[in-house]
Amino acid sequence: MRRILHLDMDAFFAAIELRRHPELKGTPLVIGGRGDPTKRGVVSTANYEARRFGIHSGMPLRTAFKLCPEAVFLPVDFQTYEHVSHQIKTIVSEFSSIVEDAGIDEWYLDITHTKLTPSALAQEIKHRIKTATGLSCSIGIAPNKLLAKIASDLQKPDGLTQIIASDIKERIWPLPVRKLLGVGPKTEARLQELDVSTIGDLAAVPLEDLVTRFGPAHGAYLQRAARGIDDSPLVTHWEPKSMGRETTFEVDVSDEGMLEDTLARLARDAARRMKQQNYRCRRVTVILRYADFETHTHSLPLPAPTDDRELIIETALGGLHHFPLAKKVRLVGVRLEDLHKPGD
DNA sequence: TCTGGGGTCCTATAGCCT
DNA sequence: TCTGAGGCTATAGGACCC
Repeated sequence: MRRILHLDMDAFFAAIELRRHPELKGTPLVIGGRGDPTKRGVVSTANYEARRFGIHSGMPLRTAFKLCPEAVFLPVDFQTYEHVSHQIKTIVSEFSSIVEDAGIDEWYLDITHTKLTPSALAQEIKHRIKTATGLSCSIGIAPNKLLAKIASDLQKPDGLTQIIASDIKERIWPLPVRKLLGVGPKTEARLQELDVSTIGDLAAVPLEDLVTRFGPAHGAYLQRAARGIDDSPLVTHWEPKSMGRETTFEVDVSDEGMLEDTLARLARDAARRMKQQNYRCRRVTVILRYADFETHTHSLPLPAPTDDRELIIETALGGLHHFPLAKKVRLVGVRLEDLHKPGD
């Protein structure tokens, strides 16, 4: 039986901002966009004081402002968060050689072969992170990634929860299906139509019904997940498959020149980043989101892998002309796909 | 009236080939 | 030569994650 630890930082962005603005402790704090709640953007992280007003990640900043005008709004400072993230990764890597990054503020550790008991180990990791960074985290320990992730969410902030196979019935099945990794709002709604609202409800649905409804792969996944079965390995190394840049306009745009200029800038930026990391792409995809939120993509293959900025920009602009521009545009973006390192 | 930006993965469909 | 089944690939869209 494996033993997997999932570590999730508590209100990560907000906690880092509180470190450099300690005078804000105790006041509602919202991190998102450019930090201006009168402009377009969404909440990345809200601290627990702000969450009390109903503010949560993904919510438009303007809505958050209406819910709590006295909250402090700060822009996202990715560079700093990434730096702290690296520090924490270094610390947790001392406790296991098998570590998977699961986003900027989450990690999975395989602790099957460590000597300490799981909870002693978890306490030690929490202590080390707290001492080095001043930040707290919540940890879940279970026989697999799926359950470890659910466990880390059961008690937070600063939680520590261990789940063993025989706990599934009592502690996992009463939870809403939404707690399962891979079940978002759409799947949740479709399961509701089957009268399924808890993970236990889902575990009782015959496989055929799930396969009919969600297809063979997703259907089988849902049933296994509901039963706490997951043998997915930790992914300790991965190569990017695409790199992109996109931007939402402050005001929807109909001027074609403006779209071209913006797309050219985004393509230049994406190409620069890609080249920096020593990749070449074989496909350029242009993304357009219209004012009504309808989103379309158009992708163009390149004759050979390239990191040629001018060629990438030209290709993107060519792709832009595929789109009808009868409706105003709120977002334009570009992704460089099918990445290769030279010589592979 | 509102819905970011960075990604990954899966599925449906169309076109082509055998 | 025609027709159909089935497989493969490229593309677009959708769902999901942090």
